[in-house]
Amino acid sequence: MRGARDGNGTGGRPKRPTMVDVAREAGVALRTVSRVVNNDPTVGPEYAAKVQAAITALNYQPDERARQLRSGITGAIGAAVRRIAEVNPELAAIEQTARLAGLTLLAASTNFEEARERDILVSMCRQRLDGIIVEPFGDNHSYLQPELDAGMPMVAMDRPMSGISVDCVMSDNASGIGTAFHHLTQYGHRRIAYVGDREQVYSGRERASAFRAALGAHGQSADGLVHPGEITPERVAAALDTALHGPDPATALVTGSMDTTLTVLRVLGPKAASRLAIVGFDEVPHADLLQPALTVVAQQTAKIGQTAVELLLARIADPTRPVQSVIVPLTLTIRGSGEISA
Amino acid sequence: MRGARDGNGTGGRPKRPTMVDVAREAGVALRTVSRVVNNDPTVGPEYAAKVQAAITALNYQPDERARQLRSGITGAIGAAVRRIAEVNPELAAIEQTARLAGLTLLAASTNFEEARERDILVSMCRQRLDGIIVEPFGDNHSYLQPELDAGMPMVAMDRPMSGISVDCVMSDNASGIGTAFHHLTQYGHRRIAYVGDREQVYSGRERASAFRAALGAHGQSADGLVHPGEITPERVAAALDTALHGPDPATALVTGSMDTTLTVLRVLGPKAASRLAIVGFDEVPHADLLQPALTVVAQQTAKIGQTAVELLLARIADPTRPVQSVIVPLTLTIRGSGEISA
DNA sequence: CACCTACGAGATAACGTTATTGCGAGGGTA
DNA sequence: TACCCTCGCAATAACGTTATCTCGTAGGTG
Repeated sequence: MRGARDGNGTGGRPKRPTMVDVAREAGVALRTVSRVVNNDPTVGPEYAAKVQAAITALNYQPDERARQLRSGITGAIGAAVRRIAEVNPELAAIEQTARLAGLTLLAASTNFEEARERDILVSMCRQRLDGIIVEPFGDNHSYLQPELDAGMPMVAMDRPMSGISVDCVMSDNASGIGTAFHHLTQYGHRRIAYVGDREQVYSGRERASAFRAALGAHGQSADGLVHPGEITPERVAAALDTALHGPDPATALVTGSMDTTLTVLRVLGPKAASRLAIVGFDEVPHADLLQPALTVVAQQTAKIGQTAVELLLARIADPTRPVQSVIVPLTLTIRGSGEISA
Repeated sequence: MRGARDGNGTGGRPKRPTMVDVAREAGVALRTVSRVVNNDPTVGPEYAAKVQAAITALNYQPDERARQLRSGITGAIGAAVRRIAEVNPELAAIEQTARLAGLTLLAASTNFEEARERDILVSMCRQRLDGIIVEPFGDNHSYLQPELDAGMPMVAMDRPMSGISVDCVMSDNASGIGTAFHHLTQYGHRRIAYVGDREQVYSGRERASAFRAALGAHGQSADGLVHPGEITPERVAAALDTALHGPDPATALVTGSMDTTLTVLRVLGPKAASRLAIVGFDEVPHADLLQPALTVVAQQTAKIGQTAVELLLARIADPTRPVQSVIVPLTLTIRGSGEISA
């Protein structure tokens, strides 16, 4: 027997009303409550009113989990990105675009850890999300092949995924580096150095080799000018020392990522930084407040995020469509640091 | 070769294997598969091996939605914050703490919109999450009372919730402002101005009145020195004009939020900003790269986020415990901008 | 007047998992 | 040998929702 007090003993949660309770309260069939909750037009107004009254009387809230299980539709997509809770315009665009499409977003941080990325992706698959956007980190994603075969839509962002074939949207790294290089040559620089991420990661590899190509196109050798590697103060300081204090010192610098840019600025210190021509690859938060304000080749992050969702929606709508890669150009944002003449 | 064409017609998703399929493949009962999946030690090794083989053969992945529905445990908490995808150390701490507790985090941006906040919170309740952390925005949350009554654990972060009684963790706004004020007086400043958020929002109100109290404690009047209001370049410029160019101009400034600090720096421009003593309330990204580097009274954001999760876990463990409020002190971070003498 | 269709509601069966119960085999004690 | 207990698996019933099917009523048509 269940007494008057909410039906359970000490400590446990009060039991929530279900559709059955609402149906009993309203004196209608279970199915009719379901119809009212789902705004089915084939329900008579007097029934609808009775059901609505019962719903508010019992404070009924439908259980989304049961709905998803039964209908098979989750209405949610996942995003596995490096970091939520950091400046991440792609993620912001994903969230907004998903919202406009009526989808809930489930975001999680891979935190630059391969194991974490794997955990997150497997977990998202187990939740049977409608699709997943991933900013890949690890270098072997073949464990996802069964999920792909099972029909889980997936889109890679910023970097391609290795070992499997999925839709992808990313920046045009090569021409972005080219733009930065060309911009500096226009201000008279003949010795331009590059500091960036290590070539083990895709974007670091792409950008370093694009920079070498740019040097080659201008008939210059790459010796002492191209410095990919770990982004630590020590490594960056050593790279800058080689580039700026050798026999034929560089007069301008291209930095290969936001982290690189910030580390370079910290290592140089304000005085040295203000004398060196710098163009950063990727935007830096509040770059306009620096002295001098920072010129960057900015990724169209909002467009990338939006495109990722659009690719995912297209894949959801038609799982058989051919795999597509979208390359997004970058835009030069002139603020001062890149316009210091040689 | 996927010639088998996984069982269904054009367009639809391939059907995923279920526990029943695994059981049939392994030649055991459904319940045994469940036990293996859940690492139940009461299953014999030869059975476990057969089941594992069937699982890998079929690429079976358990359906988390069904598990949640049946067991009643979601294993996930929600966080409704102003913005994911922006610098948000509280959210980062929430994510990490939740992960350590074995909980999945579901984060969404209220985007400073009351309607959006409500949508998100209702949606989270419908998903029957184990608990919700919310950085409240709207000023009437009484619509959540039924959810509270139904046993949904909830914790407010950064601001209290209005109309309902829930656990809360927030910064000690009053003594943070006091610290900033006191620090500037130590450098000889006698006319110190405040610019901050409008007093309609809780933190803006708290901080402005704390600043007035600090002025009063030093026997000064507040006229022309306290400027709460909308954070727009125009309003901030007007406030600064009043404070800095009057008959008795202020020689130092306390800014009431990160947005305020950034807007003030932009409005002042680099030259004026470098001459004025400034202490910011709340950290600013890359404050060390500014000229001069920015002195701030920093909120212990990581501790706030962690405490929010801990309060939520305590509430989940014991729904009957008394409602608790935690006030976290702030720490002064000296970098240069606040140490300019009068 | 018989028949067909449309409509609106109820009864019942899933969705994929876990909790409960049942049951046969094996081993210890008297 | 008789008895009881434990162990390990199978069978079955939920969890709360939606989909399918059934059925009675009303209205139009030949």
